[in-house]
Order: sequence, then C-alpha cells, then structure tokens
Amino acid sequence: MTQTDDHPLSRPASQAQRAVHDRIAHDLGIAIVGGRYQPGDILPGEERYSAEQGVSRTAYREAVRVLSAKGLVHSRTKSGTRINDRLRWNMLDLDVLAWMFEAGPTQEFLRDIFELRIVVEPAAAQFAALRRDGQDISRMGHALEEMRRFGLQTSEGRAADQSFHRQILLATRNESLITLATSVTAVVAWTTRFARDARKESRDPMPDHDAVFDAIMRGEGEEARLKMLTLIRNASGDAGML
Amino acid sequence: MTQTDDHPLSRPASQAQRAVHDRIAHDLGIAIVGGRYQPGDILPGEERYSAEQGVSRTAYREAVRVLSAKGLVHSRTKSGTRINDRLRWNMLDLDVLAWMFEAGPTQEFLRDIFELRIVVEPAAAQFAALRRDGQDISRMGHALEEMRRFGLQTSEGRAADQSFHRQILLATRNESLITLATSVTAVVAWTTRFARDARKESRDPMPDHDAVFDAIMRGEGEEARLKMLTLIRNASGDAGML
DNA sequence: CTGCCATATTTGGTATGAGAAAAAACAGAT
DNA sequence: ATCTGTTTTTTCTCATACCAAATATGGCAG
Repeated sequence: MTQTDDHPLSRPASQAQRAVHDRIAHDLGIAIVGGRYQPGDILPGEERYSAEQGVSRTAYREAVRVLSAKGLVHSRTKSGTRINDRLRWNMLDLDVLAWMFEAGPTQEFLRDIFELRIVVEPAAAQFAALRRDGQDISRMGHALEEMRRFGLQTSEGRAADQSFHRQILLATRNESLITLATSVTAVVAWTTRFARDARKESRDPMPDHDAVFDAIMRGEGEEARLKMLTLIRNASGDAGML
Repeated sequence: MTQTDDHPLSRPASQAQRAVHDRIAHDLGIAIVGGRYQPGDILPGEERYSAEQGVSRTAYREAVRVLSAKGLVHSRTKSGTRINDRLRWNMLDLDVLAWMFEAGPTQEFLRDIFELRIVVEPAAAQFAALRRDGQDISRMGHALEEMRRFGLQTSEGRAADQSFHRQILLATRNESLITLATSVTAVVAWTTRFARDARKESRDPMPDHDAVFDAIMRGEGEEARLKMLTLIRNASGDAGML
C-alpha cells in the first residue's frame, strides 16, 4: 500500500504476493471509486464476504478499516458498512487516486486533477524561488542536465524530469504543498505515460524548463510562477489535455 | 473517524464511547505527529501494546491499518511497524490535520496551511465565477444575508460564513479542489476559533465578502480571485497570522 | 393506525494459535 | 579473522471461535 515503486496499471488487476487485506482493500476500493457501489449502498457483510471470497473476517475487517480511513465508507453496527458521499472521499489520497485511475478515469476526474495542477505547481515554483538554497539549485541543475542528455524518450530522462519537479517542491519548504503536489503529479505521470504513444512530435521541453529554473535561481517568484504556468500549459497541450 | 461533527479540541484527550480501535489510532496518531515517535522509530509490538494497554491484538492491528492508510507508518514482518518519513504522511487527511492540531501545532504547520489557503481559495473563487449557476448564487446570497444579520460573534453568523465559503467550493465543480479546500478550511476554522478571544476589534468582514460575491455573480473570474485574496489577507491579518 | 417492545442481525471486540517472512545470531570454511 | 551460508528467533499475518453492543425490523397491544 502507498508504494510508489511501480506503475499501478502494470499490475493485471489481480496479483499474488500481496497481503490479503491489502488485496481486499484494493478490490473494494476500485469497485467503489469505479461506481460498482454507489454512495449509500452497503457493502456485503463480514460473514458473507469472508465466506464468498475465502478469506477471514479479520482480513476483511482490516480492509474496511483502510477504506474507512480514506473516507470511502463508514461502518455502523447493524446497519452495515455504507459507501460515503463522494464529498467525504479523500480524493487526494495516493491510493484513492490510483484506484480511480485503474477503474478507468472519467474525463471529469482528469480535468479536475489537471486544473489542480495548474493551481498548485506554479504556486510551488513561486515559493521555491523565494526559499531555495544553493543545494536545491545544484540538484535542479543536475536534473536538467540529465534530462537534456537523455531526452524524454528514455526512462532516465523522464526520471530526471520528475526529479526536477520534485526538487522544486522540496524547495518550497511547505510540507502540505509537497504532499498535495505529490498526489497531483502522480496522476499526471500516469496519464502522460499513456498519452505518450498516441502523440507524434512533441515540442522540445527544455526551453520551458530552463526558463523556470532560471527564474527560481534568480529568486524571481512571480516570474517563476508564470514560467511554470507556460511549461504546464505546453506539456498539457502536448498530452492532449486542455 | 473522519467525523466533522464537533470540535476536535473539545474532547479532553481521552474519551469513552468511541470505538476502541479508533481511540488507539487517535492516541498513536497524536503521538506520531506530535513527535513522540520519530520517523524510523518502531511502534511497540502487538503483543506488548495489547498487554500494556489492555486491548486486544486485533483492535491494535486495526488501528495500525488506519495509520498505515494515512501514510504515517508501514508494517513489515520481523522489523515491526515503523514511522514513515514525513514526506509519506498524508498531511491533507482530515484526521491527520486534527491530530496535528491536537498535538499542539507548530508555527511551520500553521504557516504551511495558511499558505495553502492563499493558493487554493482564490483559485476556487475563480473557478466558481466561471461555473456557478443560479442556485449557487442564491445559496451564497442567502448565506451572506444570514452572516450580515447575525454577525461573526454568534455561532449562526460563523456557520453562515462557513456556508458561504462552502458554496463557493461546491460551485467550482471540481471534486479534488473541494476535498483539498475542506481540509484547509477546517484547520483555519480551528485556528480562528482560538484567536477569536485574543483579538479585540475585528474589521467589518462584510465588504470583502460582498465584493467576492459580486464578482462571482457577474462571472468575473480574475476579479473573484483577487477579491478573495484580499478577503483572506484581511481575515488572516485579524487572526494574527501573516 | 400508532407506539412500544422483543428479537434477530450485523458490526465491534477479545482471545488464541498456527504460519510465513525477515532480521539476527551462529557456525563453518577459506 | 572474515566472509558466507544456515539456523534460530522475533514479529507481523491470517484464521477461527465466541461474546458483547447496538439497532433495524416486525409483531403486539392499545
């Protein structure tokens, strides 16, 4: 759970090797965010589910606790475990986002996340420009070097790209902003990985990146914000969003 | 869990009536975000904790599942349950935020959240101005009426204030933005509830609110953003932040 | 029809044990 | 002595059984 190691879509929806309660939470989570259960519906009871799926009540209960912690459901004795209203869902939780993505993301979902990105990342760049130190700058510079060397067609290049954005985040010195942006960029990464094959010729991303880096290095907050905005707009345009 | 019914600080840190696993998660959660356990530390084992605290291993395990779902810890056989690095924590989870607040919020924490608010709420107002419908406007108008009638000294007035902001959020039609802003405004509300007594004469909040409402009603996105920014800056100034 | 109460159902909690996985301790060879 | 491979031990993981508490449901009386 909450591992960011590999791509959530590379897993064929049903895998061994994972903890039982984790698999249950995963299955139920996808069923919920995918709409197979609607808000107000009640999940199968402990007895029933454990019997049908051949797992223990304990494992099922632990899975429900996880879903409950993420705001997807709430349990009450006798009435059962109900799906919460969507407004209660923790939409920014990494697992919830992954489940949404696996369940087949709706257009509204993707639009929401990209809008959030346009709100958050430029703001992050602005804060980063005001608070970065020498180490931040050298790390960003190194990431851009690697990115330029390998290009976005290679996995090394993409890793460098993500590292650059990550360094900007860390330089904001704002933990809540980091948490938020981590979730947002995860979804963006999953999305662009799909869009990659579909698109033909993408523009050279380096000038945009250099401009952002330059503004952050010079401590120009407002300029960093604007440059990041154009970077995102261009990238999103390439990825077919917007 | 995740109930927004009453103020988290009104509970005297130890309460009956709540589910056992919930109380455990609450206790451990506060201990973790409060720094009594540091990232890398390991929690007491199942056997030990259940023996010392007089609860069952099962209850303890369910509590750990909750903390794990919020990114605070991760369990592995033999090595035990470790506190995650802060970057893994789901800082925007309502419970995590509540625990931070209960544990005694640091200045950095409050600064982070207020910065996030300044990023998020103006953006929300902007989206709301572009997407609101007649019903949104009438609800916002009604909230402002009530707010004007009761004033911010009464609980009705404050409820109306929160309702106004909530209506703006809902009008964005962006669920991830709503989730995010819900967490942020919760912290802001807890904070201002404290600052309330300390401050003497607060400025009249109505002109700022009217300006935001007016811009949203007229569909002026950029203006709504700016007016909301002023509203927040003024309110934060009154509350002693910034 | 209305209000009250008994009952059945469902989650909540406890106790306990077998099992797997991984770290740590250990032993043997070079 | 150090490195390597094996064994031991610790700790989480999953399972089963049983009881408690809460509450939705339906029956019964007025």
